[in-house]
Amino acid sequence: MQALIDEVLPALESAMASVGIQGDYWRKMLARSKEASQGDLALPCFPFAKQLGCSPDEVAQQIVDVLELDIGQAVAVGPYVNIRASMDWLAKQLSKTVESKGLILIEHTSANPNGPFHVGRARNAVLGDTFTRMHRAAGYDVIAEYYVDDMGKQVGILCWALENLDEAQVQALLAEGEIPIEDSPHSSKEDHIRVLWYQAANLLRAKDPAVDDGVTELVQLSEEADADVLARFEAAYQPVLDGMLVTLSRMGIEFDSFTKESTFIVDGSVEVLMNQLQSSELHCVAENGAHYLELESKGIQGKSTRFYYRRGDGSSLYATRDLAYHQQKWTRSGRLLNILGEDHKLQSKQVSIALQELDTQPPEVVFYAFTKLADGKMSTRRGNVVYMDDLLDEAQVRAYAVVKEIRSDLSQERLQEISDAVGISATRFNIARISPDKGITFRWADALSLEADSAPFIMYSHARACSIHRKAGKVDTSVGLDISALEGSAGELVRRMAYMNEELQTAIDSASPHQFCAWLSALAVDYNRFYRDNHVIDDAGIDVQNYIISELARDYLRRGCEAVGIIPVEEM
RNA sequence: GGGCGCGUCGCAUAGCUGGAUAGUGCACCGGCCUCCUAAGCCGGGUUCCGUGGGUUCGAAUCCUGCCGCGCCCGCCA
Repeated sequence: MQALIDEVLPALESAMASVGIQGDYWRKMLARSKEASQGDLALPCFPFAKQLGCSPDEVAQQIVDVLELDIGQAVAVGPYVNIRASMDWLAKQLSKTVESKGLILIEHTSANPNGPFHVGRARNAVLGDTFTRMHRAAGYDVIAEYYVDDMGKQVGILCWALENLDEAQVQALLAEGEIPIEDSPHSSKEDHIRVLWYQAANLLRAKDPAVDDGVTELVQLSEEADADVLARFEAAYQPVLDGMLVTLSRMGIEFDSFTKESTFIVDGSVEVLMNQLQSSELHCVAENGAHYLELESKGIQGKSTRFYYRRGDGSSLYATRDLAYHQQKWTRSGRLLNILGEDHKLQSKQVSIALQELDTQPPEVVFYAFTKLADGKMSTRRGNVVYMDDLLDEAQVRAYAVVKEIRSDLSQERLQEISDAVGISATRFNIARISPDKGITFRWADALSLEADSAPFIMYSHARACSIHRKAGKVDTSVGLDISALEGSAGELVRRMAYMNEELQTAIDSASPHQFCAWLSALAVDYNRFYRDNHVIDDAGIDVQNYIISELARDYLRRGCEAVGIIPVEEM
């Protein structure tokens, strides 16, 4: 909408001046209309009434009387000036190409490789990948990055378990701890196998202190960049990580690069940075020699004002390595975006302050609220989880039932292909369409919903457009679109499409992928209405004008789907 | 105890840089396939926008008290 505002403003300015309204405080009042029927932009005239000594309705009319727009028209409706862009102006927006906007590194997911990917983590992955896709659609180059925790306690426990427990012990411990061993098609995946060792070791820790001793020793060695231990860690977690990545790939989520936490111990950058921090004005040393930054002066309140970055024994902490990691990321991209759960808010703030002490710019961060089960928080350790592999299976089974019902004419193979796409798209969209700061309680029915306002609805609209495209065959479109003649639902469809790039950019800038999801749903609605009112193919042959619009919409629907991770199948 | 976030129809959700009758989906009721995919379209809503104050011409939106829910407050990751 900003492009339209920019175009309208000069004319409006002179109109306001000639009516007698001083200043430019009203500029920010010019905003998009709430309803399409009211036009594209609206200016409320209440505040001018007193100044001019007449009613808001009269002010609106006066402004409209002197306002000369060449990109649309203005009408006074009560106390509002409503401005509607002309079809010609909208058409110009459609023909604009996406400009290149530079590089951004988006780090997301980065889940500990200690077990299968579960739905609690899915929000990070779906949001991260949706941001990645939206940025790409808007003209950015994106590095999708996964930070691998390859040296913490969790990996240490996994490694210890695999080296010290045999299968019988694992089975016995899990039975005793009442952690169910799932029997699923994925039971033979390494992430699903190795998580049992991880869970068993966690149970054993509670009664055998030798476990923690062993783990602690491993973790300490890893922090000293012990090559042997790091290699053993990798041997333990890599098959798990690979399994997780298979799940993510199934959801259409791929990464361009992986960075291991141990990198920054091995290359010494953490040590360099810890020494640098000593010259910070915030630097303090605790009684036992631990180093921290005192953040009280930086607006951190309560008990958490100390940011420890070096232990009493001289070693670094996770957060310290995170600082080194951010410095490394800045060497790869001029913009950084992190997708983090709300539990990382404080830590992220502390890291940002510490980075500034190192003369390093903090990253942009998007936080999202947790996904929990109806009976509490998810935990891989306790086995209180719904694994993504199982959710996707279920989604695809349910989708298959629906698709088969409707399309009995399709081959088994085609049915499977479509229902897989529907299942995955619906699962993703059900996450992406919700505001990130709204908490989600996981319910099967919601997660698998195939109803309207969901991915299948949008996919269906796209499939309709594809069907028309197939049926129409080769069409001579050289006459072009006579856009000024458009009205009704065809005009509304064009209007919707014209704002795609702005909607995309706004969703990116305000970290609100759900807004773009809403735009996409609205586009699908508009296409369905266009479809109802305007036939492309009928007895008389093909209506070229309608065909061109349908083809435009097909392209916009496809691009929109790709930008939010919906698979735009061509029939369903 | 302190910090951050959330609370909108039976359920879910949008709107939150103040402005027009608070949108949308589900559920429920009715209508539309001799015509390009009916997973669609059209019609049907009395919501103290958690609650009490305040600011304003105007408050779901801003300020503030209270209530409820979530997250965080390790020399863990």
